[in-house]
Amino acid sequence: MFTFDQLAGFIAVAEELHFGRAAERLNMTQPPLSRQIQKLEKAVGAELLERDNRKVELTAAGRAFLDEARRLMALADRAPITARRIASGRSGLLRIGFTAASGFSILGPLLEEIAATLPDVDIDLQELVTGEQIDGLQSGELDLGLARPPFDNEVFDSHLLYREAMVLAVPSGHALAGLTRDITEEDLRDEPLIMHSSTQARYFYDLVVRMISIQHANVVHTVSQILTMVSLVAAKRGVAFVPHSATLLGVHGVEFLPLQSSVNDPVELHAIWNRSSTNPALGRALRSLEFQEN
Amino acid sequence: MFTFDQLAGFIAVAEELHFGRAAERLNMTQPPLSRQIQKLEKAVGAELLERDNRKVELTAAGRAFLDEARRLMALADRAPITARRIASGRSGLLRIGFTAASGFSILGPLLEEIAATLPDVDIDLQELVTGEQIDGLQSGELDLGLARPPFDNEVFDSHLLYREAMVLAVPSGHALAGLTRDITEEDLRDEPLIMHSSTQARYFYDLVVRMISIQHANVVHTVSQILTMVSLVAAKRGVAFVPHSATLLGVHGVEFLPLQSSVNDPVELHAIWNRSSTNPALGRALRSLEFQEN
DNA sequence: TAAACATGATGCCTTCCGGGTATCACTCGA
DNA sequence: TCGAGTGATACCCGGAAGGCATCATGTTTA
Repeated sequence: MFTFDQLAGFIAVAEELHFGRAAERLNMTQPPLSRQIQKLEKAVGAELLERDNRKVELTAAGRAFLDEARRLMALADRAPITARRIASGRSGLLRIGFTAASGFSILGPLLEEIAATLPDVDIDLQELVTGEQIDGLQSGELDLGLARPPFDNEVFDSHLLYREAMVLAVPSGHALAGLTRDITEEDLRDEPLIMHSSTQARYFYDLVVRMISIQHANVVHTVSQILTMVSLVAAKRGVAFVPHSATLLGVHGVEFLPLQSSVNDPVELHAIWNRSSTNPALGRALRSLEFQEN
Repeated sequence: MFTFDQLAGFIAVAEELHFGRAAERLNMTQPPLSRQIQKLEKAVGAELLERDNRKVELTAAGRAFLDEARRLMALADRAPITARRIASGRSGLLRIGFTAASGFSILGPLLEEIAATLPDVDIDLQELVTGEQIDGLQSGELDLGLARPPFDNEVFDSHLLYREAMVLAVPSGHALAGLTRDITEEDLRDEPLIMHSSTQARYFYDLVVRMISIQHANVVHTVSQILTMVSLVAAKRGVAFVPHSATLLGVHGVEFLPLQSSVNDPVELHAIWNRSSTNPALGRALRSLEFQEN
């Protein structure tokens, strides 16, 4: 078994890609750090870093292990805080996951409501994509998620927060921005397209594919975060389908155009939580937000 | 910061509610276990176990911390397994670039083979012209390309997938379609020609120029994608040289005629990959596809 | 083209942490 | 009141981890 020190060492080296600098950051010298990493690799049973005498690089396994290591460290950091809160009597802790897009819209008012009605409940926030939220809710690392379908209704209870339309994000001054009518499939025939990842952002991917028949040849980037998409649009890399709440982002150099779409407001955002959660703070919050009766 | 041993110790004591039995389970003696728990409580900053000289009980904070401790141990157990799977290439990510033409022919069977032998490898597909694939392979954004020569054999290793003939695409009902013999250079003297871009589709451009002396005055369009060519032919804009696999496209209003050509099946499609790739999933896939020996 | 430089690995020494044994302190039941 | 049971403490020892010096190797520079 490895140690937390080894994990911290690995994370530092993976971030610096340089043993000397990583060691400095950890307030130690380079040699023990080298040995720490060697031991970690032996404990893990896989090479995590590819190093020749000039540069350090992560292997595929290293990249995956880095994610796990960060999660472990984050969990280890938070665990004592939770325990201390409970020991001191401030037992209310609500760990909320939210998607980037929901951060611009519903998250603020929701937190305000919780703070107003349940002032003694501490809130821990994490920005996560839907899939990560579902993992977190299932494993008990999260209490409440602001996420998109689909999710297992056997395991999770949910409350529809809002529906919104998809819009087309285009660079300012783009030819399509001059149109006074809604954008049609026809208009996009030759537009370079920034598309959602079919794995990481499955919900949006399916939604767009259902809405419009995509010219896959036009797809110039595949990304998983709305903010990344909007940034790429601002950089004139192409156009992108984004939920209406992305207009609240305030990124310069982007305009949002309405789409001709058969379904009205097809993008859903739900609050979801694990039916088997035992966190009393969650129950109180759900009742206070009127997501759940009594 | 606490250690994994302390967590394991705490979990054992919390489950046994008895230091002696917990120590036995951990193959150690009771005194160091006591100290482990003390240190853990100090690191956490809260009392986790209530012990008088007769019995041991979990505190409220201890119950919460027990959840977190179990989660940490589970994550720590799983992380190396994930990493090893990726290192062995049994799971991971394979990013494949393919040209439009290869999408109609070899891509399907190839993906099927990978899916069958490496079910846990995720596949990311991007349709790209040869030049873009080469850039992607070089920069590490792609693992495998389905592309056409030429490419640098120092940097890339490759496997010839197939050779095929060039054929002439003409609009249905075109005068040449009545001929029962192969098309010759002579027949094309006065035909409007849809030609490959000499930069974007260099491979086809060179191939056609080598095969037939082009009347440049006849070139009505210069395009880089086979699909575009066939569409333009269907729109009666002219005739075009396309690889035989374009017949699989199923575009209406186009016929394909054999060419009298000195070279048999001159169009090559190769699988190419970066020799210095470290992605284990790539090696695994190459062996499974028999592009590379064990 | 050789010398200086950069960078990760190794060898060796020392310190300190963690585990073991022996024992203490306290409680409870006979 | 004494013995049994249980967790805590005292003390010792071995090994792990860190530091310093140095090596091996590849790159840059003069």
